[in-house]
This record gives sequence, C-alpha cells and structure tokens, in this order.
Amino acid sequence: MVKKISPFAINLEQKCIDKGLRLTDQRKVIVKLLEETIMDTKFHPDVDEIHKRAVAIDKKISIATVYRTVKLLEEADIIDRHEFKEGKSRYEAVTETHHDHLIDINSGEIIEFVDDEIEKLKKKIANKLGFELVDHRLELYCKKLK
Amino acid sequence: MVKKISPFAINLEQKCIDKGLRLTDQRKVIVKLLEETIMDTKFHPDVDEIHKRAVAIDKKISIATVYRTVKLLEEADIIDRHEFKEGKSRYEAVTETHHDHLIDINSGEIIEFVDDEIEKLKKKIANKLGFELVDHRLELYCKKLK
DNA sequence: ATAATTGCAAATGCTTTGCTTGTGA
DNA sequence: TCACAAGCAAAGCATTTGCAATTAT
Repeated sequence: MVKKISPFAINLEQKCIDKGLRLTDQRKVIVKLLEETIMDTKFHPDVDEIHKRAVAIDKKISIATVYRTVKLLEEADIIDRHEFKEGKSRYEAVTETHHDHLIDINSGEIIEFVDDEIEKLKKKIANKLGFELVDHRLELYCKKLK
Repeated sequence: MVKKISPFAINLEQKCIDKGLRLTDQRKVIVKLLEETIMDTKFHPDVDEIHKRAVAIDKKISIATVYRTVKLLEEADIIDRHEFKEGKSRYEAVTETHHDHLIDINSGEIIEFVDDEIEKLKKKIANKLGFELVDHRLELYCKKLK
C-alpha cells in the first residue's frame, strides 16, 4: 500500500498522518498544543506544561500518555527534545532550519537564533577532528545587557 | 584570619584547601581520582564511576558522599559538571581555558577541543541579541569519518 | 569542643512500564 | 476485528535529604 505524503505539511497532525501514526483523541490534543511552538518561538513546554494544558481540553489525558506521545513524536522527527540545565526535557516542533538557544538565566526566557557562520564552523571543527557531524547543540546562558 | 592562597595550585587538594574546604578522608580520595581528568582529557567519569573507583581505595565511601562532594566541588569551581545526552552527569577538573566536547555517537568517546573562533562567535551572538554571555555549552555528536 | 561531614535508608522528581481495558483504521 | 493505544499504579533511575553517629580543625 502506497502512503500518500504531503511534502509541505503545514500542520503537525498532517505530519503524523504522513508518518502513519494513529491519531487518537489524546494525540490530536497534544499535537495541537505543540503546534503553538511554531508561531511562538519562545514557547518550549515541558511534559508537565503539556499535560496541564491537555487536561484543560480533555481531562481524561494521563501524564503517561503525554510521555509516550512526546517520545513517539520525537522518534518520528516531528518534534525536538531539548534538555537545558534544569533536569527535565522541553519540546518544540521541528523546524526546517537548525537553530540554537539563548537562555536568560534570570528570567528563564528561551530565545531562538540562527547563525550560519556558527553552523559552518561546527561542521568544519568536526571534520578537522576526523568526524562527520550528526547532531549538535549549542546553548548560551546569558544575562540581559543594560 | 587571612587565608593563604596558592595562585598556581597544581593539584585539586590544594585548591580545596585554598577554598577552605574541610578535607576528610573521603574527599581526599574523590579529589585524587578527579585529578586524573586533567591528564586524561577523555576521562569524564559519572558518579557511579567515581564511586566504584573510590570504593576500591576505601570501601566505606558511600555514594551519598560522592554526590555531596561532587556538588561541593562544582560550587567551589573546582570541577565542571557536564550533562551529555544520556541523562546523568559527568565531571572533570576545571581547566584554565574553556573547551567544548565532541562525542562519538558510536563509541561514546568524548573528545575535548578548543576553538577561539567559535568562542568569539558565541560572545558576538549573545551581544548582538542584547545579552552578556555568562555560560555556554557546545556539544558535537559525531561519527568517525573513514 | 563543636560545627561540619558521613552512612544509611527513605524520599524525591522525572520518566518508563506492566497490565487490563478501550479504540482507531 | 484486533493490533495498537490509554489509564492507572507500580517500578526505575539519578539524585537529594533527614537523622543519628562520627570526625576535622
């Protein structure tokens, strides 16, 4: 059976269908929530935050389901998991272009940025050391200049 | 009372004394172990590894003490804690110059590298966004080129 | 002497999992 | 229909902590 693929899936639910994931009511709610991370680039919810918001929509969604769904979506390359220095994971929808994060250590605010120069440099360093870059993370922990 | 400071402390035990940390038998053992991370740049032990090695020297050292000591040393800026993508912390003695890490995703080997260009770029990016860089981490997850 | 440190075991916080019941395709 | 998903509660894992006993200065 040939699966129909939408190459320009605009929403995460469509991406799930494209990947052949079964769309339960719970998954629809969670996926809808995570879609907000596309427009609001400062929104990187953790499992608790996702669960709280999900329960507000449908109170029968358990935290176990949130954990399972978030893991599933990560494995399907639909969302990214980040572990900043706080001991828990935060999630956001996968974006076309790679970006890094700047974390305001006073407010906790997370700012995304894209910098081609630093992306090229990462690749160059890996190659120089005899490696091929597969994945990478760069986090800048900062305080506001006044 | 004026504390005597050794500005060029060659060993971690001296650094502990300089910072006014009480040197118990257990701490001496742990600190001695962690000193190995200075010469062996690929050695980034986790708490379990430190505890295993510590017990081999003095079997009455508990894992709680390892956790407490490692936290103490981190707060005293004597060692650095790293959290690579594996869900536990790894430690190494603080070095004069900042370095980043390249992790071989197949072997788990951790390689340290220093790159001035990327350090400058980190600072530049933070400033451009209106921030002052306080802390940062860059990890390259790679596979060997053949 | 005495304030700090230890060992032990219990508690924590985040995450995973076994099992039974429920449900999407 | 029926393989897969959900809910619940128990388990897992790294880490922290309360408390009584021990120890460094």
